[in-house]
Amino acid sequence: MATELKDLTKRSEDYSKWYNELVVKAELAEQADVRGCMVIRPYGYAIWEKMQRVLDDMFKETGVQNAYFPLLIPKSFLSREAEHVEGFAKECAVVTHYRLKTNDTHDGVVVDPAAKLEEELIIRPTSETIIWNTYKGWIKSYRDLPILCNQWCNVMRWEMRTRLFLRTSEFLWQEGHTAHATREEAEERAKQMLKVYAKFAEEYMAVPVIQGVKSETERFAGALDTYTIEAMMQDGKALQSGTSHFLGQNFGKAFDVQFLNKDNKPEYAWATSWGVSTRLMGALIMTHSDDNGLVLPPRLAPLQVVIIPIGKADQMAMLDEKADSIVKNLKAMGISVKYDNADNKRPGFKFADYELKGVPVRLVLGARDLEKGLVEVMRRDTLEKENVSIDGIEAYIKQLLDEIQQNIYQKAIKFRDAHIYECDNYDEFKERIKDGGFFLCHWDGTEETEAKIKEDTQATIRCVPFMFEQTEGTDMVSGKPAKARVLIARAY
RNA sequence: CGGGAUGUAGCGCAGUUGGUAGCGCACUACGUUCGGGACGUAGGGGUCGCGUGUUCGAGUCACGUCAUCCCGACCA
Repeated sequence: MATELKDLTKRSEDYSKWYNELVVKAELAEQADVRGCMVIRPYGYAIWEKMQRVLDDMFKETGVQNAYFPLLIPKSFLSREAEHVEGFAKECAVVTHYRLKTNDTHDGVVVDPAAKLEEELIIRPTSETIIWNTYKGWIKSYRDLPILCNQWCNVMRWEMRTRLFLRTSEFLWQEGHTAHATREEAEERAKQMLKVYAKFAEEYMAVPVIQGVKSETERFAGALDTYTIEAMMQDGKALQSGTSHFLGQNFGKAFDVQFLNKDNKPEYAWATSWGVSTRLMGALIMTHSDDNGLVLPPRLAPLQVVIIPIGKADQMAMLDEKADSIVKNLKAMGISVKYDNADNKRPGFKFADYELKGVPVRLVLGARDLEKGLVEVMRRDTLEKENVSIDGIEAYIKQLLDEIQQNIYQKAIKFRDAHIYECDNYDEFKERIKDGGFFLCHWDGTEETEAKIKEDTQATIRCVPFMFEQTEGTDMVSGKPAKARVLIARAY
């Protein structure tokens, strides 16, 4: 599959278009023919698989186990929890029939009216309801708790506007659902999982995030508290990258999940849910990439090193041999590497292609340099080239990969911190928010203020952040006293 | 669901007053190339989104319809 490499729209010109082209041209994903759905191509899926593997291990370290629950949810389940149905009703795909039949003219099929379901089924937009319906049968005593389940699956939300990875009708994610005997334990779990997400984002994706708690209006439907990690994209907009919800006893009550506590008294189970999705791929792409294409963090790059030979036909055998030994050594160190000696593409094409795909390190094995015992090493993050002695090149690469991981993380932090502003004047805020960035502003805690900001500027309160020291002040909109500064930004 | 735009080869597009379906990239074969996106020659590939109408004749005109994209409302 050859790639159309040329003419990647520049970031500065049209950020949205740049992003879309990047996703398609780097062969990560493409728009499916089915409305609002996405085809994830092998290269993109390989990144997702790596993410899955790492996250799965992190979950298991906290005692979580994987399980699987049904795709189809009876319609009535959804309405058990009042806020939950309110939040999701508008974007559900509904199964109404279970059979097709050939049409009268025998040249197509139609829905068989006789096969109408008595109760419609919903394609899961999230699984709280079906899981809590199942938990009811699992939980009788405090000794059955906690239950710590996670499932990797797809969900469907019939969004009106979609965008590759960031918002597709169908998306892949993990959703954790835990049940606890006490409020404290559940709250602790919700916070714990947020920390897992933050750690993953920062240490693996190299995406710095701001942890915080959502305002009431931005909360998950049915939650008492929603914790979030918010990342800043290169256009200054925020991307909600993961959420963890403390659900209180809402689902316990809705699905009548009661247990006998230590005092032999019946009590409703306490719940959390938490999830991250293929949206993380969007965060990864938008945080690091440049006008040459993707920049992938070495810890998640499917291919960490590519080796490209340059030489005359009669030198290729010698280069192949040299490359073989480097490949073997790198693989033994757990580094993924590809030797691309395809003779139908010229080196220049390969350079551009692997840059577009974000391979962190490129080695150029040139016959000329090799005579001097040198090999050219290019790092994708800075595009800097260096001639390095071929002896001990493997150790050099290993260290370089770590350095790249650190460098792109530091670069992202620097960018973000340079675009976080404290602001106390609403007129000034309205003007400056147009250029993007995160604003820390005092908020009086009312929905009215929140709504006014959104109406005036399209910006929303992303969260009450944990990481900044809080000071009392005056709400910039209402002039009323405010307890803390909140994070306000335009978001995806 | 409002406002705007677009549907012609895998992708990006041109197609004049209605008159043989085109270009670039990609693809296939052969040759020459190969240190930053190669070139030559020869090929393959189309119900012009769909339907109805006007006409001797429609990619082009009219009406209808479907789909997609962008901007809003909705959202991880």
